[in-house]
Formats: sequence, structure tokens, C-alpha cells
Amino acid sequence: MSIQDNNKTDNHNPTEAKIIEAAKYLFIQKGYAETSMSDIAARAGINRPALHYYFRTKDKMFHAVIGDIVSAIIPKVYKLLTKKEMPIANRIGGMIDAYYSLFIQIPRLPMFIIREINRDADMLISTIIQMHLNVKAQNVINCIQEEMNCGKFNKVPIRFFFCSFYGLLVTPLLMQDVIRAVMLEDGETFEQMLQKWKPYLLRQILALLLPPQEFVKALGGI
Amino acid sequence: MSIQDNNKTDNHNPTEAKIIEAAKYLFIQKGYAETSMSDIAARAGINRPALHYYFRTKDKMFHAVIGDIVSAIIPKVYKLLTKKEMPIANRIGGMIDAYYSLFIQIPRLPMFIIREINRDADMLISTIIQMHLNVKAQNVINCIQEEMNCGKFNKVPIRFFFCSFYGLLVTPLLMQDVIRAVMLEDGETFEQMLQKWKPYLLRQILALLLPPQEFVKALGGI
DNA sequence: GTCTATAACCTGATAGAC
DNA sequence: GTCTATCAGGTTATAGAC
Repeated sequence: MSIQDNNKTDNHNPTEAKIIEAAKYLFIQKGYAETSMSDIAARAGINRPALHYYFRTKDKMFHAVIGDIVSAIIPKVYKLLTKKEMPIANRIGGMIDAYYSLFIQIPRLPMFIIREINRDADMLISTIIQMHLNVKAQNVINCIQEEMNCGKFNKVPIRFFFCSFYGLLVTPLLMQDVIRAVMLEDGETFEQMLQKWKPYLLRQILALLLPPQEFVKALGGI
Repeated sequence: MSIQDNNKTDNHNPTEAKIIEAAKYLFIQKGYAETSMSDIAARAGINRPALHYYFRTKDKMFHAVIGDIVSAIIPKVYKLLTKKEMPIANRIGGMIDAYYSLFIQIPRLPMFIIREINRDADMLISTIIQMHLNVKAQNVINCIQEEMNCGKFNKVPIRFFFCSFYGLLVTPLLMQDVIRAVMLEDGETFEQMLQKWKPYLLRQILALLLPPQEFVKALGGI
């Protein structure tokens, strides 16, 4: 697990770190509702009252965890998309790779985000605003919009770019249990299937962003 | 709600029908874990023990509900995709419309399916098999594969077609709370946004399925 | 068939000893 | 700081009266 240790929680205390780690794992795996404080305590190797000493309520604990998780995601895109000297197919390809490496470590992360958005979208949005991640997100948006204004991209509303990119990126992970059960070839692993998916994903994003002639040209490079 | 009344549950008893309806609504809205038997009883206008008379356990009740829901979905595609005289763009467009009309009635249906697949994929898969929906699904698959064999479509593995189609179709609904909060234009409704999304969705599916030249030709018709 | 009453359990949370 | 003991509240489920 250990999504990345760029977190701002006081890891000075080893018990606290153990708790956060256990909570992070269980919340992602089973969601807020189906994770009990007892589960977390058991996994962290302590007992319930000790949990409540560190994080007074279940809700406060969840907030401590969600910050860590969200902050691990947006920076991944940020660096890659803003490298303007690279051809677009390579840049988007790089973004996919960055997300893939995260998702292979934590396959249920997309599911977690979607589930908790559904449970309490305002909470997640306000967390993102508090962490000033919306500033970075705005930079990403500007970067794409610039390419649209100079005519290299179709003028696609940015929200539809997000729907496309994230939809195509995370759908195999949202359906992973079904895919693992009935859609893998003999001996194929889920990770191998994800790698085969990548060119199709890229193809469709380019079909959205590029004018027809440019799209056909770019197909050679995939 | 009333997803469609092609269900096989004994609706002879009006109380039982009321219960199913209430349970269907709440399970879809909040999911299995966060829906209590008391909630269902309250919404159906009876009390808890009466619930347990009709459906001995919460689990049995959920199974009764899931059958109704799943059976409302696959037939929608089935009829449309097999009309071979229609041009492909129109057929897929029709499928999108069919799903849209379902999702506008029940916007949290995709979320529900994804959430419960994650909770217990085997249960959902075995339900589908029990209902013989896999036979209809196989027909849909054959229909697509036929067009690939005769060279009208690219030879895209069928699982990737599903990832594309359902990913692009349901992502706006999975993100609906975020979209409603920060991605709508002034005065725009979520339904209007969905309609604007449709041509982009279609464009990307065609980019996947059609050879480059055919794709460029088809773009005129969108 | 539908209700009242109640069992048995698990949840999050707190008080207080060490 | 971390434990034991305990609380109040909500959960599914059942037994038995009507």
C-alpha cells in the first residue's frame, strides 16, 4: 500500500503511522461504510479505544486519510502534461503510464474515489480546494486550452476531455472483478490486459482531440 | 423509479410489490451497506418484522431486487444492435439513446452496478447466468464479431469494445455529483450536458471500430 | 399475514485506571 | 500514551400474540 509518503500527517509517532496505513488500506478496499473502527484497530495491531485517542471520530480519521490519497494523484499528471516540447501522443502516453503505475499498486483506487464521491461529493471537493490542488488542476486545464486556441487540438469542452480521459483510463479498473472472472485470455494477467488496452485508449483520446487528418497521421505512431 | 415491470417477482401481493419497489429505490440510491431494513420498511409503509416475513434476510431481499434491475438493462441493447440494415453510427446512436433514457430515470444506476460488482462480483455474475442473460449477451457479441470478420470493423477484442462503450457511456453518470457541482455551464442542466456529450462519445467509439478512412467519412454524419 | 416485544449483536465513542 | 470496562444507539433477526 503506502500510496506515497508525501503526506503531511505527523508520522513522528510510529503508532499513528501504523493506524493511518491500516485505515488507508481498508477504506480503499472496502469503502467508508463497510470499514469499522474495529477492523482498523485489528489491522493496526491495537484496540479500538486507542484509535479514538489518536483520531477522535471515524470521520476525522477518514479525512486524515483522504488528504494523503488525493495529494498522490494530481501531481502525477501535472509534470507530464506541461512538457510542451513532446508530441501530444507521447505526453498523453506518459500520463497513462503514470496512472497505470499507481493503479497497479492500488487497483481499487479508482473505485474508492468514485464510491466516496457518490457518498459525499462536497467533502471531496472541499478537500481538494483546501489542498490547493485546484491551482495545479487549473494549470493542466490552461495547458490543454492553449493547444486548442492555437488550432492544434479540436475545441473540445474541457469537461468532455476529462470524461474521455478518465472514463477510458479507469473503466477497466472499475470492472476489474468482472474482467478477471470472464474476460482474460488463457494465462493472461490483469496487468497484461491493461497494457494491451493502452493503445486503444490512446487512439480514442486522439480521435477526440485531433482534427481528422492529424488523427489519421498520428495513428501510425501508436 | 419502477425500472420497468418485466420482473418475475410475484407482484400478486401488493405489499410485496411495495417492498420491492422501496428496496430497489434505496439500494440504488445508497448501496447495500448504507441501506438498513428499517429504511426499507419505512419507505414501504410497513414495519421491520413484516419485511422479514416476506424476505427472511437482507441478503435474500437484495437478490430479489438485483434480478429485476439487471434484467432491465441487457434487452435494451439487444434489439437495437441486431438491426443489421441500419448504418453502424445510427445503431450505436440508438443504443446510447436507449441507455440515456434509462439513466435519466435512474441516474445512480451505473454507480449502483459498479459499487455492487466491487462488493461481490461473483454474486452479480451468477445472477446474470441464472437469468440466461448471458445468452443474449452472446448474441450481441456475435453480431459485432460478424462485422469484424467481414472487414467493416477493425478487429478489436470484444472486451475492449465493452470497456470503451460502457466507460464512455457511464463516466458522466459516475462523476455526476462533481459535474453538477463544478462543470455545468450557467443554467445548463445535467441532462442537457449528457446530450452534448453524445456526439463526442459516438466519435470515439467509431474511432475505435472503423478503419481510418471510414472513420473520417463517418464524421460527417455526426 | 401482520403486528408487538424482544433477543443478540455490533457500532462508534467515553471515562478512568495504570 | 495505552489499556480495561462500559455506554448508548442502531443493526438484523426471531418468537409469539392477534
